[in-house]
Amino acid sequence: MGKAQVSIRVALADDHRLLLEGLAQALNGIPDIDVIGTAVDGADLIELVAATEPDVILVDIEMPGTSGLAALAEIRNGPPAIVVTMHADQEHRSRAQAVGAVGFMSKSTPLPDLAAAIRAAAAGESLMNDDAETILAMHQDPVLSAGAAALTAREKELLGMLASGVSSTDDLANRLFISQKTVKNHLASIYEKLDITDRAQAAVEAIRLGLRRDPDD
Amino acid sequence: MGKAQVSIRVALADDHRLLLEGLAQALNGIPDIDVIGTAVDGADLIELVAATEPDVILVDIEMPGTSGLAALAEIRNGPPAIVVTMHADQEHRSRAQAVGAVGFMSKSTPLPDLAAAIRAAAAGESLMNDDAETILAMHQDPVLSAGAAALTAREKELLGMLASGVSSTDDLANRLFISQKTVKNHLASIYEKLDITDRAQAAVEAIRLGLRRDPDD
DNA sequence: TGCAGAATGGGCCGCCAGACCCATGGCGCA
DNA sequence: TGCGCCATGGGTCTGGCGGCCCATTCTGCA
Repeated sequence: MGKAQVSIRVALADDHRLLLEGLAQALNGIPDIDVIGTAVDGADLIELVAATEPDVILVDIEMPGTSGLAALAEIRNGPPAIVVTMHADQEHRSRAQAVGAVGFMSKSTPLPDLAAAIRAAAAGESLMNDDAETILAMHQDPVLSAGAAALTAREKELLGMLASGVSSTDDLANRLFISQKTVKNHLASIYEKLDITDRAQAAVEAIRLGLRRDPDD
Repeated sequence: MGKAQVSIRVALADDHRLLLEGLAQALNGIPDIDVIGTAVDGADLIELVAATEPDVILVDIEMPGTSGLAALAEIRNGPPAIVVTMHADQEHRSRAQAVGAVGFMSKSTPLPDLAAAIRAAAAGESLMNDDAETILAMHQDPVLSAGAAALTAREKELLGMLASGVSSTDDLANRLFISQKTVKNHLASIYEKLDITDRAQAAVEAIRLGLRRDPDD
């Protein structure tokens, strides 16, 4: 309390420069936060982190080339990372968690909440659990329909493939190592839950729900 | 030059608060630009503009409820508006132009370029034409594939429907007021140009290309 | 003036997608 | 212990999708 307070050193990564530069200035305007570097893609971020050793990393998922998640997976055991995304749904969240992110926030979050998250991350707290849950819930994108919540893991996986352009029964079966018949069964179940009728609509929904999966899985 | 310079009064609208608040602070940091108000959806923006009469409007296309374009269409004959979007492709651009926007920029644009655009807009210049073209081109999202450029207007329209979940030949034909046969012909042409084989893949590509169209057209 | 391309349309056909029935094994939970 | 759900798989059938070939009209450009 009486001690001299050192600013939290933050590294920022986002391919949208307006957000990147705007957010950097806004964060610099907060007394105890200091943006020490920015990156516009995952590769940049990896270099930046290695060069500057920040206290906290703030990273967007969607970036050209090396994505934010890929960069985090690469870095690992580095400084605590908060993932910022437009798709603040459970799917992206667990993927962020899987690569070691300690925080996960929607771009719709107000700035002070992000600042609070940065302070918590710098203090070594994880925001992925319990009470942070309620704060997060308030800022999650309101697009998750009733049916989407009922999707099973396998169904989401299948939707992920569809969203990345794998559409034929045969290809889907091969990639999931199951028979063509099972693919069709899963699809039928998906159609019912999402109230749709074919793969084209399923692909649209899958993308809307953020279930897209990079083909290199 | 020697005259006292009055700041340009800017109104900002974006549903992503991190971008909104960050960009607001960043713009306020520029001497001749003054952000006089922000909005998180189209309805907010309409109120804000009526109340504050800004010199320039900066608006995102994608917002919940009333979209940025819908808000601009509502406002019309108001202050010059610059549309800022993640999907900086020709399709979105012409739609922005249709509702009277004088500028159109990707969120990947560096901040100084945006500031320049704001100054130009405040000075009554239009950035939709000629030389601004080259600046814009540099900041357009780099995802437009070779084949996508060859798509005709009708084909894009059809893709737009697909991307919003209209998938059956019958529905497509009804909405476009053409025969089912013509729908299939257009689709075949699309498949060839984009090197894909079915509607599901076409929907994925359409969304990727930002051709999605709201169902209420 | 003619040609290329776009938009509209037709016919035909093979095959896959989706609908509707079912069975089995595993897993979790009451 | 049994119920329900999930993932896996089978069979069948019909309709629609996509592939291929074609014609007509209009526009714009060389």
